[in-house]
Amino acid sequence: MRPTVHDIARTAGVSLATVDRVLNARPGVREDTISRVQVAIDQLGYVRDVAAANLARQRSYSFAFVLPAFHTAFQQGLRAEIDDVCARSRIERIAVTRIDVDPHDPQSLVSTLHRLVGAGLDGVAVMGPETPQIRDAVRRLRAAGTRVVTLVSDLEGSGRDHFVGINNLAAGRTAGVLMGRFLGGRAGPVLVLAGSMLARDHAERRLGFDRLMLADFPHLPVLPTLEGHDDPDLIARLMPEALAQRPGIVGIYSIGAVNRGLIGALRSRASTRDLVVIAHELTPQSRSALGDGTFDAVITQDVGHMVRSATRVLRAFVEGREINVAQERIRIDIFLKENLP
Amino acid sequence: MRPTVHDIARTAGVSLATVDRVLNARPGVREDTISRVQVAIDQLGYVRDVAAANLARQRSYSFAFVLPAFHTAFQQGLRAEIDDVCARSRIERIAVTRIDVDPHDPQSLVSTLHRLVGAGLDGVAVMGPETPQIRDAVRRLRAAGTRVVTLVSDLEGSGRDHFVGINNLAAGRTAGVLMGRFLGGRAGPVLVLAGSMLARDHAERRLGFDRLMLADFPHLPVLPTLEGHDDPDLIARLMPEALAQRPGIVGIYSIGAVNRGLIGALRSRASTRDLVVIAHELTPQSRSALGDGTFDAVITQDVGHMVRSATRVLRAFVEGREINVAQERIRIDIFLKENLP
DNA sequence: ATGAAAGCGCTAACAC
DNA sequence: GTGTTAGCGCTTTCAT
Repeated sequence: MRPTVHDIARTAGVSLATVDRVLNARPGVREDTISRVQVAIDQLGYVRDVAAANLARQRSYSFAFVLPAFHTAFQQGLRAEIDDVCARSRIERIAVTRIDVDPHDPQSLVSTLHRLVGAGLDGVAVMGPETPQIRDAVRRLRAAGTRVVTLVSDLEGSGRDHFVGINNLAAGRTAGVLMGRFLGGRAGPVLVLAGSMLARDHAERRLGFDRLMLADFPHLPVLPTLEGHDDPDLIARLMPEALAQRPGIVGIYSIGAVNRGLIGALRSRASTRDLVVIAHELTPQSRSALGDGTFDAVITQDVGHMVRSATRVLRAFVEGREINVAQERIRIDIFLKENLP
Repeated sequence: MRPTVHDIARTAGVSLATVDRVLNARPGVREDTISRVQVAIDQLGYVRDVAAANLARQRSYSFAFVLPAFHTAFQQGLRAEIDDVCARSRIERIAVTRIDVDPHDPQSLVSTLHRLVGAGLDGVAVMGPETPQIRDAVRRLRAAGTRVVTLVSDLEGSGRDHFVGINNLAAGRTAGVLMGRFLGGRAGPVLVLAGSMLARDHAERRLGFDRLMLADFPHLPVLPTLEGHDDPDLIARLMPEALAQRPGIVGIYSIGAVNRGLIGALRSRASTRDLVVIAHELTPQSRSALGDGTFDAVITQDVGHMVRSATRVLRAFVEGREINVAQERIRIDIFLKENLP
């Protein structure tokens, strides 16, 4: 039988309340009493029953996910996973909510975060561009005692407790090495496409990609980025244009958020097979593009894992527990048609 | 505030005991009382607090992981993760234990499973070769009311509740496509290396690899498998021999369990760079081989994820809950030097 | 067939 | 400083 607080109280010759004070490091206990209790704890090999503790505590945590409501497939997937956690969290005595902000108005995120200060939230997961205003808003939230994790894109200098996402520099390098190796010995320029939504993560991917290509595949010069500004139609127009202008293009790297337009443009071409295409984020669209050979590889981060991880991490921080680093590490997933989940 | 059993009792005009009887489908309640309680439950949107229930029930689940004690790095990693879960599980009112069996005596696993029948275990995660004896032992365990999940390698026809692992046919195909594409246009035979420990998963990988190579890369004939029989030294001797015999070899596919010997042999060669090497399982050894270019890619399954998933799934089955399919799906991870976690 | 009451392991007022 | 006591939400005797 596992030892309980009663056992400790008995062996230490104190009351339940004192045991509780020692266990929770609450003040108002004499030094030698503390050590007496501590001895009993160690001797009996006591481990607290978290379920019972939470039950008695009547504590229910409240967390919020704050993120821009972009209409990309990636964001939709993210929102779906958040909603899933919201639903499941009800039975775990934690209340998770999703707060969407205007994606085209950075001020919207800032004012939302300001509103959240002192709103009694235990934790917030935030995703947003790296502006000084947002950074400061996170600082304030954090200073008010709310634990904060950043999602997908980190906010340096914001004092956030944890970042849930991938190393985008490494993700860009991964795209680069796949591009180079899949092209075999072929030479020619590589086209880079991007949305523009999240400055930091996209910029880092681009940087990682460029550096690796320059160092390892100098015969594959990387062209300046074509910006899609979250507009699938724009990319669908720009891409064929760019391809026509530079007929030697051998590969396309899509940094993110413009897959729909890209896929449309690629499929309407006569021959796709001669172009190596590497894209980001696994969505219904990119999955189908992998399936029919329009894409050669997709680099992605598991949104379900990220959302669950963010919730677990927030909870661990609130409860003052250690996190399981290995479990919370978000992998840079590579998907080919063959290993699609 | 979430509704509790008290709320149901009040709205249905019955006592706590009756509510409990209805909730747990216990006999001794009149039909119309049942429906009255049911109405209250639905109306209030009641969801039972499993933690409180388990506390009152004094119930603690006991699970066991049963697996052969091979000395490979993969198995060591698996054991380490199981021990980690064992340690953490103590505070979650579930007792997880690890039972090692003799890897070279299939009978050892069988007799262990037989011993476990009626031992009061709630769930067992088992990893082992696909023999009729083991299949039947699992059947008996399952028939005795113990929930069973298979780990890494499935046992078809055993009636297990769930399989925690990857589709090894797809894993082999993934290895094949990486091999073919990384080799660019180069032609020549490909060497296949394997241990022999787990018939089923290794055989499936081999099959997937062969089929894909034959269909998509006919200029890369696949040589018969070189069996290492879990002996690194044997592979270290056999491999250079095979390479000398067929000087045109352009790639090596290591199906599993022989990485140590393979790495040793490769590193002692004059030039490694002209050979594309794809291996399985991320271990300290294979990680370092990726780092220095000895390996080009490693295909793996996250052992930490698998062990945690097995525990979650067993628990869900015991509690009669649904599992989150997406969360429990084990991915076929591809790691290059660039996206190493 | 139904209900009253005690208690699971822990916490938190409040009393001394 | 320390102890008493009444719960948290649910289960489980034991009466009725």
